[in-house]
Amino acid sequence: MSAPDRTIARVLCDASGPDRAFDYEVPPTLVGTIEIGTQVRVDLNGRRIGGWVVAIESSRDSIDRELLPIRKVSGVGPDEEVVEVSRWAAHRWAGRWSHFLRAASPPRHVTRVGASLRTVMSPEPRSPATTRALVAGGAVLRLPPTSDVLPAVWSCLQRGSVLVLVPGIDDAKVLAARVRRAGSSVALLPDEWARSAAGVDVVIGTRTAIFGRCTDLQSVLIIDEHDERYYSEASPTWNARDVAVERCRRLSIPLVLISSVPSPEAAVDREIIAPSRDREVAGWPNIVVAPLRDDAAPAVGRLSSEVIAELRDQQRRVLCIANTSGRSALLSCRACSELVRCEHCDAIVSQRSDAQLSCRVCGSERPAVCVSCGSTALLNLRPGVRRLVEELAAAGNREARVIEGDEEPSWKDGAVSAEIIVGTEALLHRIRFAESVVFLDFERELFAPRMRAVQHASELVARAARIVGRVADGGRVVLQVDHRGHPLVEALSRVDPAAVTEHEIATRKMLSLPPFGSVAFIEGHGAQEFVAHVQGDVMVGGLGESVQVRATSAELLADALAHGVRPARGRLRVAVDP
DNA sequence: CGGACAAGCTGA
DNA sequence: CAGCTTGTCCGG
Repeated sequence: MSAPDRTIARVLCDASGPDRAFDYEVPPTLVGTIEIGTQVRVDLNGRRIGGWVVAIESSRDSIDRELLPIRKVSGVGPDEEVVEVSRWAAHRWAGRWSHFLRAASPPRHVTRVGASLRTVMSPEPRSPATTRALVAGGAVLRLPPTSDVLPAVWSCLQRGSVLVLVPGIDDAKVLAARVRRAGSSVALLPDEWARSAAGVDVVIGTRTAIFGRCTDLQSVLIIDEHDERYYSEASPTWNARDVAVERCRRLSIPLVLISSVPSPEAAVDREIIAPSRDREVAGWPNIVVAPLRDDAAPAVGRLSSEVIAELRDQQRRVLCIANTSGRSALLSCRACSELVRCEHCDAIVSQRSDAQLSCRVCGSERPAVCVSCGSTALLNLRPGVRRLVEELAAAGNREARVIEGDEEPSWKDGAVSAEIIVGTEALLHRIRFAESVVFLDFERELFAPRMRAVQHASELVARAARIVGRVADGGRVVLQVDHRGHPLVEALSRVDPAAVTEHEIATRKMLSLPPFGSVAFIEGHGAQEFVAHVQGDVMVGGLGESVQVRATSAELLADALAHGVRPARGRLRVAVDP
């Protein structure tokens, strides 16, 4: 004789609970509605919390142990495939499983998944290179920045449902509208999560969409694979490319990566399909190197002759990118306009972090508060940019404007002569068209103290290329540098993205950085305590509240970090391959 | 994560 | 030793 069947669900608590799974009894009324990934509410330790079903088992022994019942089904969640990918991601980046399950869940509860919306149509024209990449089981497509990506989408669609990632939400909306207009069914994530789960031709979204639930997925396409926006900097750090690689591996479906300048992560151990030399060059603008200190003709001031020529061409709208990253050297109080100076030595202080002012002369630090009126609203004067605008206007003999902060950038309509606009690199996201983009200090981009500086610099050039258009249409990007001869600058100027990638691969290899190694930055109060428990084939460095752990692969690093012990309270930030 | 409880500190 | 803070453990 057998005891009545009962169903037990293992439930992972959401972020308001511990990152652990507990067993619950599935009430008979809910047996049909609960599957892996279902979002439920349960009682834990006297309070009701949300969670995801991560495992289900049927058991015949009813006397085993007394379990609390699942109280409520709140909605449909990720399917088993995505649940497992999120578990993998939590291990890979030493984060909470619930963090990634939340990313994989709909923004609002979904009660049911409808019928598939797939069509059989795959519009023309298609991309032969993409088809080749799909047949090969995945590849990198090196396409110049002005290329249209829609043919690649149609090629993928021939295989079946495709998940397309783009860097920005605006890109996603534009692409979704174009795909929809062509007659294919689309789900734009995260808002159309339920459509995506039901099954559509094309699922489109930004990095988080890689955790989207897709029915019968047949390929993943990542547009502008090199873009930094695929990296999530918030802890836990993660990036959509690595998740896509893992997801495609598990599903045995091809991953197609499109980039004008492929990243080392994409290029290493992967076939690169590139257009002919002529077609590639034609798809870029003219890229001009403008050295300030050329041996032949030492430049005066901060503008090279090439830049001055660009500014003087009254037919061209010129977008000048000034590198003002880092904090201002000069601050004033927004309330009383007093310059912010050091209390001890009267020197001008700079802002090291949001809350602290530091004096470079005497080394003293104090909170970011105006001494004369107590206001905390400090204004960046950036005298460099102010003076720079005047210089650019004078050199170009026409109006120049700075666009900062959240000001909506636009060229003045009906101006007699097109303007010069000056701003930070953020403008490259917000200005759509110009005839020229000038990087006033391109070396500062290349040598920036960040892990992917070169990647970032070439990404900026590619973005500028999209603004100015092809060389045949007169598009021009000017890279002003101190000295000629940097291999990356030269490679970009002769439109040789392969050389940029190769150079970056060599650097990463030398430094054992991804994809040739993996590094975790552990910061905060319990950093030492955390790494004391780390075990495995890793190297630990650093002291105090800032420690690095390195390994020869992401897997080894993740396995080692899994032994780390987090403090019960207090802040500990673990950033893996940020 | 947050509640329960134990151990430690302080002042009368 | 009451009254409080701080730390550790644990939940199904």
